[in-house]
Amino acid sequence: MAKTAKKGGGRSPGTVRLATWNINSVRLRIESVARFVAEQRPDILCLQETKVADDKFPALAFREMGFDTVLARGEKSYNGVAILSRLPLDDVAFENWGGKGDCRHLTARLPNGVALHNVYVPAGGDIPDAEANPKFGHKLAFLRDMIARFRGRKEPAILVGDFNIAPLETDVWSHKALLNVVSHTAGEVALLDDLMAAAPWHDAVRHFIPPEEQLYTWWSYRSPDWAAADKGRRLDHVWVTKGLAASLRNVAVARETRGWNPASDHVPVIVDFDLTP
DNA sequence: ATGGTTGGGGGCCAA
Repeated sequence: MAKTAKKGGGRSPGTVRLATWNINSVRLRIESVARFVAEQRPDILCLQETKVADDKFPALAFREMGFDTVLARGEKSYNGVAILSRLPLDDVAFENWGGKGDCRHLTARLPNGVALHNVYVPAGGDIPDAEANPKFGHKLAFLRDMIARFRGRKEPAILVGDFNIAPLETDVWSHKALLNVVSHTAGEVALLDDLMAAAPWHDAVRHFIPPEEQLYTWWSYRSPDWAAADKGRRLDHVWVTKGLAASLRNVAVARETRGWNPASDHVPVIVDFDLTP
């Protein structure tokens, strides 16, 4: 199955293209977003780490890109999520998973009734111990709240975002080297497995790209040559409830954006759906 | 085992 998205056109009618991207400051990278939108023509774009309060969100720039629906939930300096859509959305809301009141979740409903959840899971700091490191505790609490929220829910839904966890051995450059590194510890992966079983969810990306194949969506800024070293992790995900798996048409990871200037350390994940009834 | 870089915002903190 294709790993590169067909640019712009080339999609059959009824196909909806959804992209998710941790942009690491939407204001700094607004030109990169515009370039990505021009090249890939997503119908819905979910952003994380926008790092901007809502009254300073660059809504006009997104309207000029063709997104009539601009939904943002941000705060000064940190976190922040946004949904940009060419389709009308309703039932806009957010939830306070983890209980800190940080801006890490935004949800809205697509015209066909499917719920879309955009989430930015806490990174969790450096030490994988909830006692020694409150940021790791917050990450675990956030995940537990997500699990409780989705357990037993029947409604069709799409969950996207920066989960800050790379669950599979092939989702990291070295499983052995990262076993005690936050994002790939057994405890975090177990919680992500619980979350996946809760709805239950289905991994739209591994639906097309075999789990045996290495796949990353993030490369650290701290590598002098990210492309040559290729020490990446798959932290960004698109999940769908099981009933929507049959509507999946294609996925792509826009790895080339990691080389743009200035680059986010994350790259977009793109999923095409056939959402005709 | 450590340090490496980026972003926001004006201090270091977060990633």
